[in-house]
Amino acid sequence: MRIGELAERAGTSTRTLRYYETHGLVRPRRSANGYRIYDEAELRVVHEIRALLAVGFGLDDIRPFVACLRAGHSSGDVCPDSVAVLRRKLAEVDDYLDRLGAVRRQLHDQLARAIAHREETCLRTRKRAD
Amino acid sequence: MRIGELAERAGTSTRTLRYYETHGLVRPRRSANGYRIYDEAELRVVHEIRALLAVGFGLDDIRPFVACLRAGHSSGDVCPDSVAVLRRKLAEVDDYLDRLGAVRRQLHDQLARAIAHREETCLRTRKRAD
DNA sequence: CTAAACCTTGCCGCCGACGTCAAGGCAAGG
DNA sequence: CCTTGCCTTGACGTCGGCGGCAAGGTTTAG
Repeated sequence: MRIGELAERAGTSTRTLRYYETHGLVRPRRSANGYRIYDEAELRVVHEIRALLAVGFGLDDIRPFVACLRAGHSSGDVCPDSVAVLRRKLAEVDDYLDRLGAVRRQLHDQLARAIAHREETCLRTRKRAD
Repeated sequence: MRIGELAERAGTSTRTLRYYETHGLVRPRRSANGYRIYDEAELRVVHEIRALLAVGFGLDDIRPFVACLRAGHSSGDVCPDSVAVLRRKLAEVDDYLDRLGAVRRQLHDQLARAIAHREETCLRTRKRAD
């Protein structure tokens, strides 16, 4: 299959597929006229890439998963390198969740204080109006 | 005070202060030779900007807080526009927390399944070795 | 014969908060 | 006078995952 068909079947663009190729994630062979030719397995690879990107992985992080799929495994997750990346990413997400939780608390408090201050000011204004 | 002193006292760079100025957040007057002159109040403003940036605000979001400070309020948070931004940001953070939580669960499950698969494969390998 | 619909490579644009020169002006001390 | 250390504006680089356009070649349908 050529790039346009793969793009459509994978729900992405030809530009994106070429971009993945420059980053070593997808490897089509070429037909006589220079067109990229992908076999069916690449569809699976592209889906894997997209799924991992959607979860917040970078292209570099995804490489081991693709290699794992290419090595014949039914899932890209099961190879040691993939597991290592999964662990690292989980740790990163946990870190980020902590920091974001702290930010949330700060915003909440800041908002509460601002509103309290506004009500207090409002009360004083009404007292002056009496 | 000139830009170098303000930068040092605010714990940032002159480049940053000029950048804030191009985005309308800081307004120094100029001395005869064209140097930027800041008064003491600007130090407070810069601290406010830095604090909000650290929490994840964009410069556009910060503008109301600076205006609030300039309007003479003791805190940049208490003006209606600031409160509106705080509410919006809190909602954004809550959204992001939800999505990040979902990502965390997915990563966790994916990792668990990958490890389970590896152990299962390992068992089969040992069985073959028996 | 020609238009339409593919494909190719290459390169600039985007977002955001700056960093990092470059090239020059101004002030003060030795 | 010369150096040192401020200051000025201007402009390009960063990071990542592409979008979009240019300028061409190829193939197919009518």
